[in-house]
Amino acid sequence: METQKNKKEMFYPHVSVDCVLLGTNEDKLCVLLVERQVAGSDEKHYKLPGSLIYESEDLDTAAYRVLNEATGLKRVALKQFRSFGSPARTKNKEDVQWLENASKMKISRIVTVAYLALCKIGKKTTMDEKSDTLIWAPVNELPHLPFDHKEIIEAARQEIRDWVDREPGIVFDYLPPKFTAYQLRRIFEIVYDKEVDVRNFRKKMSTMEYIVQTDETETGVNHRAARYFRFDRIKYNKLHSNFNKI
Amino acid sequence: METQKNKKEMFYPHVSVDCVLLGTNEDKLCVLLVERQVAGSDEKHYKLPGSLIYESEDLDTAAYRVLNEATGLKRVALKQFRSFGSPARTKNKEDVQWLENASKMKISRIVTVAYLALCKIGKKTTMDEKSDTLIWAPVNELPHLPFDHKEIIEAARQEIRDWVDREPGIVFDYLPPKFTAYQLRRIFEIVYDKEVDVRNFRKKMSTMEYIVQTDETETGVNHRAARYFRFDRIKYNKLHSNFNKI
DNA sequence: CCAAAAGTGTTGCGTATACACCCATGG
DNA sequence: CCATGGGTGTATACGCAACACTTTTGG
Repeated sequence: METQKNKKEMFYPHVSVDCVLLGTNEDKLCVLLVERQVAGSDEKHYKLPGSLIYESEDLDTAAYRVLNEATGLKRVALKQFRSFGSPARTKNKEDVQWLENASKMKISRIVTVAYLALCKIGKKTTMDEKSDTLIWAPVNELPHLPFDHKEIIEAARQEIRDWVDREPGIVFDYLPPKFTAYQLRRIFEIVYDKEVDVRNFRKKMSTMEYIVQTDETETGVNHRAARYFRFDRIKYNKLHSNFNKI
Repeated sequence: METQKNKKEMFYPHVSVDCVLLGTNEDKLCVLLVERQVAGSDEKHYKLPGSLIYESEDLDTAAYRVLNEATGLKRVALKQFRSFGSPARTKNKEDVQWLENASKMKISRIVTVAYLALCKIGKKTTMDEKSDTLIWAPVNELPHLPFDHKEIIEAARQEIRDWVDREPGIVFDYLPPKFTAYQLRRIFEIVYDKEVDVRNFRKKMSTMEYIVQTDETETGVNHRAARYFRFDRIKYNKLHSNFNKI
């Protein structure tokens, strides 16, 4: 079956990974975009962080490299969710030209493997030298993007919900070690894009043994101080190991 | 980010699609395998149906081509579920040599996009000229397979459950137009690999408006004849369209 | 009449939803 | 004392799981 019939000439697609790094900005779901230089244009142009894969690099490894280059983060849960390989991806000459300049390679076709993560928005400040080339764009107000990056982001947006359903633990990659019930609830509201009842949410929290109350509370707020919670990863892993599902 | 640092030489991975076509054989979940010729061996060697992608072909199109070449089927729901791209995939020299012979190409690395379908097992008989080169192997008793095909099949087995949960309609691709409650139940039992209570299952069936009773019953069985049901795809699509989920 | 599979209801449990008021704090 | 958000309980609805006997048919 691997025989290539109708072979006209040697055909070598390129393979890349693209990362959809999602975060929230107060009240909107946002995606991290990186600036790209477009010859002969003063406007800022953006794209998803991504890279062609290296020769001896696994797909997951490439994705973590891209994540780290873009954000400085290393230990965030990153999930492969779909590959995009339409020949039409390279139909825009401008996109292809930019990519050929950047990669110093002749590009005819590129298949990309897309990855997804929930990612702390504030961390970009730890990457000072890069921070002016990164933006968090609300997924509903995306700038012009090359290739099919909008489609990839849209797919990621669907995917994140299923992922949080199956692995609620990933949202704690996103939160600080101590967090309030409000912060946690907002993540769910933003990811699912719908309101969550406060009381029902707290009830659910109290059934999740891996969310534990601390004695600490907020300080310096001009209303009743909220209690801090923390995430117990040990308990979480015990409850969510595949071992229990079989 | 697409800049390839540490570039030693031009690096061109190949891209293929592989299809995991699942079916049931009375009581076991099975996967369709195709024979491959291995030089200097009389034994039969098998692999997943797959192909390098053609130059102007979308990934989905390539997957449907492979499906059709292997089974003659065209209208089965086929779902991309994961890509596999470890450099270690080509660590077995024998596999690579076979692939280079078959494709007439020098292969250093191959990234494959894996697809999944539930597929009628009997249809191979419509492909008489090929039927002796195809087998349905129980997923628990796989022969030796090249590359990481066992890993791909294992991943497909996990995936099929989630897919049936989200899109129960795919199981009707697999059944004849008229089917009994028993046949439908067996599919779920085999896919989920656990027993399903008969009464609870019928209750659930009766809540699914797209499963409609017919007046026909089995004939020629030496026990009480079972009633036939049919699948109403129109009703199903109305109930399962994304439109209703938003 | 017997073997073999078809068909049929009820109950309990746990989880999701809807909903409104008092509490603590800083200014 | 007031504005702001924190924190709490109850009642209802729904889906899921457990469970055993009668019916129909061919041989």
